[in-house]
This record gives sequence, C-alpha cells and structure tokens, in this order.
Amino acid sequence: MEARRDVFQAISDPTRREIINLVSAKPLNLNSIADNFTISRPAISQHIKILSECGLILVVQKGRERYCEAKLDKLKEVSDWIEKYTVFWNNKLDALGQFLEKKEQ
Amino acid sequence: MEARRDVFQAISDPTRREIINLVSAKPLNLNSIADNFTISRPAISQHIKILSECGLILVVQKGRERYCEAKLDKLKEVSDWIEKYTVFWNNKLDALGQFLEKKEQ
DNA sequence: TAAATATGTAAGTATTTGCTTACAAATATA
DNA sequence: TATATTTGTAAGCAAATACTTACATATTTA
Repeated sequence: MEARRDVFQAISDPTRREIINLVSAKPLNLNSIADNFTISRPAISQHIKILSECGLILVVQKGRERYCEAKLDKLKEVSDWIEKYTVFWNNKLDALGQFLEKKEQ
Repeated sequence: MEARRDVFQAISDPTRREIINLVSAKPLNLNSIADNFTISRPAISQHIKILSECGLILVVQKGRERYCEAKLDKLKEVSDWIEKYTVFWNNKLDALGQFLEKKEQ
C-alpha cells in the first residue's frame, strides 16, 4: 500500500471520507473512530496513516492514545479543481458560454 | 476493471482529470484526446468508458468518430461534500467555531 | 510490578487498477 | 470495391488497494 498519495486519491475511498467526516466534528482517538466501522482496527489504522501522510488529519499523541484532528486545508486543492466546472451545474448558461469562449482563446 | 464506480473514484486518476479538462473546453473525438497523452489509445478508451459510465462525459457518435462532451453535473456530488469543510481553509475562525458547535449538538 | 489498554506494523491475500498488444468491427475515402 | 481511419474490446500482466490475523510496543492502571 504505497505509491501515489494525493488528496484526490485519499478521498476516493468511502471509509476515509467517513473518517474525515467524523474527526471534522471533534478530535477522536483511533479506537473511537474504529467503533464506527465494521472493518478491523488495523484497517482503520492504515486509513488514518494515509490521511495523515497526505496532510488531511493531524495525529496528536496523548498518553497511550492518539487523537486525530481534521486539518482539511488540503481539500482546497480539490475544491479549486472542481470550481472550474461549477458552471456545468449552475444553470447559468451565460456563464457556461463565457467559460467556453474563454477556454478557446 | 469493474466494481466501484462513483465520481470520487472517477476523478482520483490524474489522466481522467486531464481528459475532463480537455473536453470541458470543447467536445473532442477519442483520437484527439489520445493525442494529448503518451499512453496508448486503448488506455484512453478505457478511461473514457469509466467517465462515461459514471455520467461525467457524454459520447456522441458522428460517423466513425465518437465525440466526448463534458457533462459535469455529477461533480456537484463532490462539490457538495467538500463544501462542508471549506471553513477549514477560509481563515474564518468564527465560521469554524460555529461549524464545530453545530456538529456537536 | 503485572495486567489491561491503545496502537503500529508485518505478512499474506483477493480484488482492482491501469496499462499493454492483438484483433475485430464499423465507417469513410480513393 | 479495396484501403484507410476510428474506435471498442479481449487477454494478459504488474502494481496498487483494502482487507485480514498475528504480533510487538508503549502507556496506564490495579
């Protein structure tokens, strides 16, 4: 389990999106996170490692526990990419026209 | 190459994101798209199949050519998911506070 | 100090992914 | 009609992915 490690890939997994959602509410230690899933604790541990490695969560040791905090700034990378295409579902046909004109220049 | 087929997974691949970017400017037939990449044409064909299957592009036959049009409404699914977390990089600390309060209720 | 708790990590595995080459099929053109 | 063009798809493959179980390592608590 290595290689590409970017935000797009990180959020492509539904379990990791759910972990992000959980810790965005408040920091949680690993076991508390794992309680929300049926898959094994090590599996959650691996997902958290991925999220941590690509900078989406911060792991803070507190005694024997490790609390995971959301640090979602990197999601902006995805947001920025998506933003270019919002005209496609905004029903703003003028905006779409302008977008296409601009791209063809 | 089957199984999970959702928008998050579709855009997790850099080649597919680039294809989306290309056809968002204007419809292109498959060979024109493939010209922009070093990987083989069948590889591009497979990526287009994935994008088409999850509804991000529309393939329109024109003679022996197939033109790919962007149909990016489904990206809204990603946009909506991301939007919940924009407070994390907006430097609006008040908004973040309110977000967290709201979640804990 | 011994036992319990919280966690990481290694090894193994089935499935998925992203590519390749080879070939088939449809349409256009000479 | 023969040939060129545009494309899909099958088969094969190496690597990545998402798990599992087993075990090691801290830290806390009894």
